[in-house]
Amino acid sequence: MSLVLYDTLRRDKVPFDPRIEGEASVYVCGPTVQAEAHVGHGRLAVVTDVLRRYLGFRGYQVTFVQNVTDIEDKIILKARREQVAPAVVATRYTHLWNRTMDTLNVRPPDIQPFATGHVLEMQGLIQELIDQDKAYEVGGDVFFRVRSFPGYGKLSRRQVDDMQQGEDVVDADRKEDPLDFAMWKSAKPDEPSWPSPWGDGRPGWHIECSAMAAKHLGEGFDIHCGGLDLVFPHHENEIAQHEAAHGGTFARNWVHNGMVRMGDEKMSKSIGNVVALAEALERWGVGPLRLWYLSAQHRTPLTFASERLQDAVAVHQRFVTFVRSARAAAGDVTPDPAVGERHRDAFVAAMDDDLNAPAAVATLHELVSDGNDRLGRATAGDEAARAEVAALAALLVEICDEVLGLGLDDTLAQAAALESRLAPMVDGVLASREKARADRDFATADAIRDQLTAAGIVVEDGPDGPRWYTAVQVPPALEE
RNA sequence: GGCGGGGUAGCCAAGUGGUAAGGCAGGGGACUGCAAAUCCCCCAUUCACGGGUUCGAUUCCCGUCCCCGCCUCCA
Repeated sequence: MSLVLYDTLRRDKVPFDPRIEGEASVYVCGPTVQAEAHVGHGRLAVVTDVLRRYLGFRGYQVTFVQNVTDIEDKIILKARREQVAPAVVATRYTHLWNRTMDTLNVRPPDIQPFATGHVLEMQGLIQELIDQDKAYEVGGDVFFRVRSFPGYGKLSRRQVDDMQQGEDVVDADRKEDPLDFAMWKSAKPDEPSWPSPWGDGRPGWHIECSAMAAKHLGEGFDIHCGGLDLVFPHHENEIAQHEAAHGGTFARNWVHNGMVRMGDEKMSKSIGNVVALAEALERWGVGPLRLWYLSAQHRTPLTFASERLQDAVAVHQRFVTFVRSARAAAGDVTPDPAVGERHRDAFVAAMDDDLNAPAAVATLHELVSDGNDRLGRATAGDEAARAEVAALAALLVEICDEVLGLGLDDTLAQAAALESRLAPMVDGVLASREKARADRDFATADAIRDQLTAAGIVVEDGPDGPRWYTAVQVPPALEE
């Protein structure tokens, strides 16, 4: 049994076969820091974060690189509008991105290379291509000669001759061929630029990933991730630049995630239908949001709708509730891990199959059902059941937090902290309610419970008296 | 037009050449003073449609319809 990943280049699921046994090198196309992250970006982040966490869970030593595109047309434009330096804009949104990723519980990359910090590496690669006659300079711009690379189109399965040679080709007058693309753009007035053998200018977008991935992970690294919308031309061009210059294989596996949709349109800044990731996080919380991301296989489209997020809230609730109840029932008993084995195996089998997250989460539901089934006996004091329930809760938390990044433990810890502060008050109120109940004054008892519920405190009456805890906040529906 | 992905219950969503995981919603029951939480039971003879291959297809092949993505910036 081993991990299998769908590889866009081969159009097939293939066993993960790392360049170096026991290690995994992953490169992800990062943000262009010119605006806030939206929910679509969050999907890439969560999918790649789960990939990375799962590789670690499976014992691989992972090196995870995600770049930041900090020089680009839109950044320059925005800076001009705000009358600040482009670097101001880039820095601001880089910080914002990192902060939002942190809130999303996405582990920071091992290396976060910036395009502007790798201009020399890019120039080196461009020069190699020029030297090999695979690129050419025209008036300070350098273009990649697409037809010089026989493999061009292999990732996106396009025939060079079939490609739409549209009327709106940028720089058509200077290119030898409309398909050629810019690797170096000559400086325009009031734009940041770097000196180069071809005159002052700045790098094109595609060249940065070729240069940075090779620099930090080396040739033939294991996995390159990105949104499905980057397959062409971005990733195709990355391959072309690297492989035309050096031969060999640029990346061994291409993992692409599907788009987030609003209704039946792609969520995209240019369409203008984006929801800010930070806003979604605030509204639904990390756990539910990540569960929503994981509710569809990573290559298929995922529709953003508040009802779907509500479903995820319910799932999150169920997991948290089980852990809370299990811990209460188990106390400090020594867990009996044997009960968890089949659930762990089922989870691993689902994830091994191209990170089948929906199937994997389904195994967790089965784990929780199994646990809840034993909960009654555990609560009644059955030693074996307590040990089993303890183990199942521990396994659930391990999987949810380490692999899926849901932060169940954090959620419970935060609740516990709040609960300990509220305890004196709530316990007092509950004591008077118990007195009312003992007097069979249920009207009073229910009124008290209703008030506590309204205050966000859940009261559950059990055979050993009432139990209470703070409710996980139920978010308001998204006004459409 | 080219390339790619997809159409599975009210909704979301896995999946397999041998007769459909899981979740949400819904219905019934147990527990409870009533709730909540939990448990049990029910909820697709059917997988867009029409053909074909097969002992057998939702799963393979062909055709049709519909949806989405990329082909320009885009996670």
